[in-house]
Amino acid sequence: MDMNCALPDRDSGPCQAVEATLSRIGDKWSVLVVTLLRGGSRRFNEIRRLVPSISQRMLTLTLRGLERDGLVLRTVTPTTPPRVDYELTELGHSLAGPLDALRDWAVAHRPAMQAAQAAFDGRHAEAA
Amino acid sequence: MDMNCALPDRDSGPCQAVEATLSRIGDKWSVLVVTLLRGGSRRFNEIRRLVPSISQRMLTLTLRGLERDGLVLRTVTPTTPPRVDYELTELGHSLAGPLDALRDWAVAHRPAMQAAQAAFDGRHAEAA
DNA sequence: CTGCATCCCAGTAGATACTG
DNA sequence: CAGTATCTACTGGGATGCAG
Repeated sequence: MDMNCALPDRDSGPCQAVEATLSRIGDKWSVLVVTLLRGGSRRFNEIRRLVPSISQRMLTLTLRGLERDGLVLRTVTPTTPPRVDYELTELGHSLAGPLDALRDWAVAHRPAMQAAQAAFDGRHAEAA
Repeated sequence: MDMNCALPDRDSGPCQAVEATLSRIGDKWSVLVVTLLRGGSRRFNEIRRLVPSISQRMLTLTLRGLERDGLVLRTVTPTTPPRVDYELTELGHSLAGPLDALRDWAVAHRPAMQAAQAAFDGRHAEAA
């Protein structure tokens, strides 16, 4: 999070910013949750149901992290039972562009990556 | 890497692709190395010098991963001492667009994120 | 319903030393 | 020069149980 950065063509400002951003969205769940919330406000267990493979703990941690970084707004309605809604902030919505770019690249080039992986693994299977 | 994906507005294809991509570039060093190689071919220890904080082991592992996924080409020249050059493949270069988009977003919104973090931490410091 | 606390395991980073 | 091997330490993340 606070590493040296010796890129030749760029000072450390952009580099640290990218590092910080990747350590936020580079984890296992953040992009998934953010993408989900692009569809509108959701309650806690609603998200859980939509992402069955996430554990309660990780959803809590992910939402806390996103809230801390100002990407998600958490609204508590103190009824009984309590109701907590999560929605993207404007900052959160502004991530849509870069995320779409990444998704488009990922979709377009995944076959190439998988082919490269298969070729690499085949090349190195002979050794074993 | 092979997780369930229950996004409402997208089938699992794009989602898995994004997951795969993030697990590639979401680590600590890959983006740094790729960005570095955008400036042209580099030798192993050349990269090490340019990224002083990376360990020899992690540089090896990072380059292997990128090579396996077809983003980086590894060229061995069997002289004494041996010479190994790394350069981006066409696939690697195609990452430039999304990476730039991410960097621009990161640079533009980092102040907002840092402010949000400070506010969040301040809000929760009172509790302690 | 929401979410915090605890325990526990597996994966992965780092340091160091050694090899072709 | 360009790695590999090994060992240790840290962290992410799942399971479970408890609380407001």
